[in-house]
Amino acid sequence: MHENERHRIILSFVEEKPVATVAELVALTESSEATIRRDIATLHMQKKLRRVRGGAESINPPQFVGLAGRTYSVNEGINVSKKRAIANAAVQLCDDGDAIIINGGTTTSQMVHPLAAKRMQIFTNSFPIAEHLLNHSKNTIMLSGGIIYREQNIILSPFENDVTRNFYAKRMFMGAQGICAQGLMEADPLIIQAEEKLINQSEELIVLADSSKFQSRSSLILCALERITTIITDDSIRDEDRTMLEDAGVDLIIAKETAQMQQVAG
Amino acid sequence: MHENERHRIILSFVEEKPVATVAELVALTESSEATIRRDIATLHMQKKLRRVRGGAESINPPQFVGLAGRTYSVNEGINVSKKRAIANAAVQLCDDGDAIIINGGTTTSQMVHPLAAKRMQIFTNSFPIAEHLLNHSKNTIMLSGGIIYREQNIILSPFENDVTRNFYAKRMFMGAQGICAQGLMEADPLIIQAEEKLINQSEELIVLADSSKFQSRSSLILCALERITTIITDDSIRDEDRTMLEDAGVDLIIAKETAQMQQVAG
DNA sequence: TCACAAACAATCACAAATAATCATAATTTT
DNA sequence: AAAATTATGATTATTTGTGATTGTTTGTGA
Repeated sequence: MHENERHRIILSFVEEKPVATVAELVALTESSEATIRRDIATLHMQKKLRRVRGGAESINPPQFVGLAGRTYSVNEGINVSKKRAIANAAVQLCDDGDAIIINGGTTTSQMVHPLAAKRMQIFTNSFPIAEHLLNHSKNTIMLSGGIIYREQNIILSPFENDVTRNFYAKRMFMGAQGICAQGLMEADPLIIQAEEKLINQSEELIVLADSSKFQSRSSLILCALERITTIITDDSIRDEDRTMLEDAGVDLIIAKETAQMQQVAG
Repeated sequence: MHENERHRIILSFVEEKPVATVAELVALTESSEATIRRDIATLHMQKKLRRVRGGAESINPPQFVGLAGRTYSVNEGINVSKKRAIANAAVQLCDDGDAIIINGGTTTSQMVHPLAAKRMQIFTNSFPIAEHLLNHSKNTIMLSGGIIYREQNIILSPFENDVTRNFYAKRMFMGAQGICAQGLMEADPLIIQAEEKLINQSEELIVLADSSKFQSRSSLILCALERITTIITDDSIRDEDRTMLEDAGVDLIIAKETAQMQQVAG
């Protein structure tokens, strides 16, 4: 792996986490501690990040951390800028007055920024998404009830009585752990449970997934490809995956990163 | 946990509390007393907070700031020190492991500070209370589902399907607009609707009401005095009101303001 | 005023993080 | 292709942060 590539990865990781440890970055880049320390020192000189004991932190406070300084534990460490581009493309499908469902996740969370300017009805099971939209937008927010799981930052109800049933939207937006011919995959049964409830409450299912998700495979199948209306991904998607989606009748949207976004990513 | 992360947590905690104790910060960050003291000393040097005996306080007097940095438009500023004393007395009725229900309101909101050190199961329909406890405590948080009403900061569901039904607690804590012989009064039908749902889900009903509430009369009766188990109020309560409660078989707790509290309020 | 408990300071030992050094692998230059 | 330069990884001291222990101060109530 090249220096620039490492730097890019480090920066995008640091941007997502309030504080990234050296050990995490070693695991992520598969290089040695010494190298990571040198990288951090370099980037610190360039003022791209701030060096702190144990690792590094973003120079600007993170735009959207789940819980006031606490981190999403599920963090693939892959390009925020791609996720932002995908989230932007997703929001472009929405108009004022629409009712939508947003499932909690690191990619869908990025939708909060473009959504700030909208006036919609938004149903979500993500506490941080609700928190952000409540504070920074004028959208009507509806929340599913239940226990707040701190790990995933989602609200989960094991009960039958659930307002989820009382909400139906034309579109639902969700992320995914992996996508393959078998369908949409997730790693966590809790997330499966939360997502399954929501899937039945919408007509169209829009999946937000950066291209790396097509290489990722998990153990639990959430739903078949045929159930998906549209997948929004980035331009690194392979032709074979493209064909797979075509065969399943899934629409594909390729989100382009803007210059501004690339700049953010480094 | 890293130094910066601790500092952030400490600062955000101190911002919202009149005075944060060392013990609270130890529980919150899961570090030792020595470390917290060192952190407080450091932050004091940096003039990020003021060190006081027993802990730390915000450098700017924390004027009636509501939860999550937003100020409550109504009522929040009235009788805060009394409300704090009452809320403290309420939390003293709770032990780790208890399950309780907290109804949204300006007085009950003050319970979040003493609750930070607890480890309980807390069900609430108040978004700000959930937000605060999620960010600043290790309690298990359960939330009712529905539409978030920005004015009152509560989550309201007009639907029958509601996880509220799946939660039952020994004690429920709520505020009130007014108290008179007719019973507990509220001014807003929305609040009535939210509170009625919760009242049925608990054995004991504890009402937090500063003494001014006995002079206040509203138009909507929420429930009869007889339904109330305990009222916590301040020492300015009039004898006639005291008699009224006795006749209805309501227990009375008089919360005393500590010297520290009066100092902060004055 | 005294006794007592809570809060604090000081010290030490240990573990984690970093710096320094050198050998080796990768790249560029000549 | 050989030499020079640079980047990387491993090893080793060194520093720093943390928690536990002990003793000291401060506040409080009898």
